[in-house]
Formats: sequence, structure tokens, C-alpha cells
Amino acid sequence: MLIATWNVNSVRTRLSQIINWIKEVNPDILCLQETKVIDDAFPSSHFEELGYEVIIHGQKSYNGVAIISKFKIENVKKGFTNENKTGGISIDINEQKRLISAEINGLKIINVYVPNGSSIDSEKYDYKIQWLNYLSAFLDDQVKNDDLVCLVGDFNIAPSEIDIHTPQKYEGGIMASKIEREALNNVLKGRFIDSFRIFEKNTGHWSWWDYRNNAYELNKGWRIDHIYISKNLSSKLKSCVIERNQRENLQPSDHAPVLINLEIDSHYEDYLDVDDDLFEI
DNA sequence: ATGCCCCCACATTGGGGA
Repeated sequence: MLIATWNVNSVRTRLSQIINWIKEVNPDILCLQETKVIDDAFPSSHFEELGYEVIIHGQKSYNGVAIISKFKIENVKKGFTNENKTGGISIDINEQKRLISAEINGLKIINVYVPNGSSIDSEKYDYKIQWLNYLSAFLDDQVKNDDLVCLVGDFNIAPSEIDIHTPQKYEGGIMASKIEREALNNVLKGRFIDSFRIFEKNTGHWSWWDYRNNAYELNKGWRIDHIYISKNLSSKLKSCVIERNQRENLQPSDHAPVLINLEIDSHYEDYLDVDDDLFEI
């Protein structure tokens, strides 16, 4: 079972690239971030034509998340369903559309677009930490011990210095600060595994390259897009790859997809009716 | 480097992203 995450930086601008990649890779579940479109204008039909079901949680211009699945999608939750148990400033944490979750083929799929935070002295940084604290409480509420969980998305955090092209320049700054990493660790609470690091221990592997400064051509990237799986799925994890060739498309997203292969039984009665001819070249 | 690029919208400039 192939599960992917991709910050596409506008689903409408990137639609043909996403469709081409789906036809090439044939993922079972694709989680999108930064769709940047209201639900009524989401191009669902293009995915449904390929045999996928689509759930969306979007807004105008900014943010927006979606899950595209070959399997029946159940128990859909849009935004946080928990109250704020973390204290802090009074905010409507669901105003920005950054979280969508559901149950698919026996898995709990949680798709997040964590706020960037701008810089560590910004109000947006406080919002980012607050948002991560909500996510931690949400997982406490939603995830039971034996649940099979995939927590995926754009986290806007490099988990360690080996996830940054020039750590000595960026360590301690936005996406690389101690407080952000502690907030992320509090979300994971030792109950999740970073799929990518099961297979690759070295630096030099990125999922995001800034549009500016010729960053991709210079391979100056960060690894900020992650697929975390619950520990009870670890024996099923067969691979995790970053599809960096998608960053070489014409008018690419600044992020590349991240893809895992989980060897789990499929509930074929839940499988949507797919015309296999659509995936032939 | 307060710059760079890219997306969106009450658009031809400004806000936001990472």
C-alpha cells in the first residue's frame, strides 16, 4: 500500500503534474497540503476519474489540505475537534485550514500543514507552537494504543541538523529551533517513527528547496515533509523515498512528494471500483 | 541582505510563504 504526502503549493496550478505523478506511481493514498482553494472550486473530478475518492478542507488563497484515496474514506474530521488544553492565547485554531483526518483501509490517516512561523520573534511563531500543542492534544484524544496511524504532511520543521543543507547557518532559526523541535517531539511522544530515517541515516536528502537563490540547482534544501507511522506499523514499512524528480518539473512546487510502501492487507471490499486501463501507458 | 521566486486576489501591487 503506497501512501504519499505532497505540498503542491496550489492544487489548481499543479493539477497536471499531480495527475501525471499519480498515473506514474499509482499511490493508494495521497495527502496534499497548500491546496489554496475553496472546497467548491477543488478539481475533485480529475481524481475521481482515476478511481479516487477525495476529501477536502480548504480556504481561499492560503493553506488547505486534502486526502485522495483509492479506498473508501470514513470518519472524516476537518480541523481540530479537541478543546484547547494547552493554555495560552485565545485563538480560533480552526480558522486556518491545516488539518484533515480520516480512517482508510484500517489506518488512521492524519494530514497536516503545520504553520511556518515566519521567524522566531514573530507572532506567527507563537501560533506555530500553539498549533503543534493542539495537534498533540488532538492525537491524545484520537489515537488509541493499538491504532494503526500515519501522521503525514508538511511540518515546516527539520527534525535535526542533518535535515538542513547548511546547518551552521540555520540551526536555531525558524524550522530549526529547539522549541519547535520540542513541540514536534511532544506531538510524536515516542509513539511514532520517522519513516525516512529507517532507511537513510545520512544527510543530503531534502524535500523542500526554496524557489529563491537557485536553491534546487545548488541542492540547498531542507527535509521538512514527513511521514510518521505508529510503532505498531514498523514491521510493515518496506520503503520511504523522496520523489525529488518532481522538483524538476516545469513550474514545480517547491516541495517534492514523500512516499512510503506499507505491506498491509487490503480490505478489498473497501476498494473503490478502478479501471486499470487508466494506469496503462 | 529589508534583495532573490512563486502563488493568490475586490490584481498590474501587495500579502504571504519558507
